[in-house]
Amino acid sequence: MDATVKRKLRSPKSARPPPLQPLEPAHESDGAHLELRIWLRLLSCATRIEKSLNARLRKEFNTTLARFDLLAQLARKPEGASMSEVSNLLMVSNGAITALVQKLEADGLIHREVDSEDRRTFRLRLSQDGAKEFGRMARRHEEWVIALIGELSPVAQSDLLQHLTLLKRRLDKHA
Amino acid sequence: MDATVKRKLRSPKSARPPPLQPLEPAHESDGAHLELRIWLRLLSCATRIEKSLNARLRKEFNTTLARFDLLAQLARKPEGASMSEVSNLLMVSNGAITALVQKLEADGLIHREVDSEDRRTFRLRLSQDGAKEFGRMARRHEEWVIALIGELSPVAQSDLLQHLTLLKRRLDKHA
DNA sequence: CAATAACGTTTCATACCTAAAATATCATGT
DNA sequence: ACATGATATTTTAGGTATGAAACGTTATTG
Repeated sequence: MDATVKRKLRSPKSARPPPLQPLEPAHESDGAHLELRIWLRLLSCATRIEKSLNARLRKEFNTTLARFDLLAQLARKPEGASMSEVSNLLMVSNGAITALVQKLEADGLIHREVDSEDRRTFRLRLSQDGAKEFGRMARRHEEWVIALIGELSPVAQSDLLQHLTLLKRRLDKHA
Repeated sequence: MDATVKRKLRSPKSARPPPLQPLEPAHESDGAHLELRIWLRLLSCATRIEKSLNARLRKEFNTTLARFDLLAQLARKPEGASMSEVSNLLMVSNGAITALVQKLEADGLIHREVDSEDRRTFRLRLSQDGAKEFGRMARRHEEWVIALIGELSPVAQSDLLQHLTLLKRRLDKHA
């Protein structure tokens, strides 16, 4: 936003192609279509949060969100996962996983062993160190997220979650 | 989704550090804190939309969201903007703008002229070609966004916008 | 059982991001 | 004038994303 994002603001919109300045200036809150305004807000919220989390992960743990996310996926899969599984879970391309995994393995946070059944695939698992380190990071990460979003009232939170869940379902169908 | 998502799914969480497996597996919808679940949904929605828009921009216009966003900011500033202004608007670092601007200038979509008042700064403006090209992209971009988000009912949309706006305000205060 | 299709992973070229250091210009106070 | 500091941009080094091509490993099937 990528997310991050970190990362961006999105665009306004034009209704027709008029004279000199072919596009209406369109401030974030004016006549633009509702959908566009939702998208802009959604993206800027996600970007801000992502940047904030990324910066703190770097400061406190000298790591990144990408690495944290990969560890998080392995943490909930004691049986391990293949590169492709992980790349699907993280919604990034297979190629992106390779370098990430190489470094995490070099840092001793994960193990990578050839699958006994299918020699094309690797099984990735958290190492003991990896599990410990992830535990520390996860606790702080949760505190940060709660601090960022927790300012919304519980009612606003559950409304927001509902709407985002609905949106996600529609997006899934689309794809 | 940055986020590009691009980009990503975020993490679960543990409540305390128990025996063997120090972390609860935590599926996306179970006992995790509301804030965490909101963040995960928010990020995955933003990532999906961002990837979708990026892919279509590449296919139809052979460009990217980053370039489109930069053009969009210039489109609403006929008086032009400095590199720093643009980097603030897009919420990316100054360094990221340099290469982007160089390519857009090489492609003839924007002009870059030294400011007459302050020779440290450049004024960036859309060229005629740039304005035309941006107009075409913007129209398609809007259609795509409407298609992606428009499946929500108008009521759900305006609720969602309200909540995101509230969240954004809180995030602004935080920073 | 060999050709071929499908799958899992890596490699490559390209793009974008950041933070920090380097450079260049302006603005001030003495 | 001049050192000092603030501002604007570029450069550098490092991390991560993509899509496409290449490869090795299975699976299928005529």
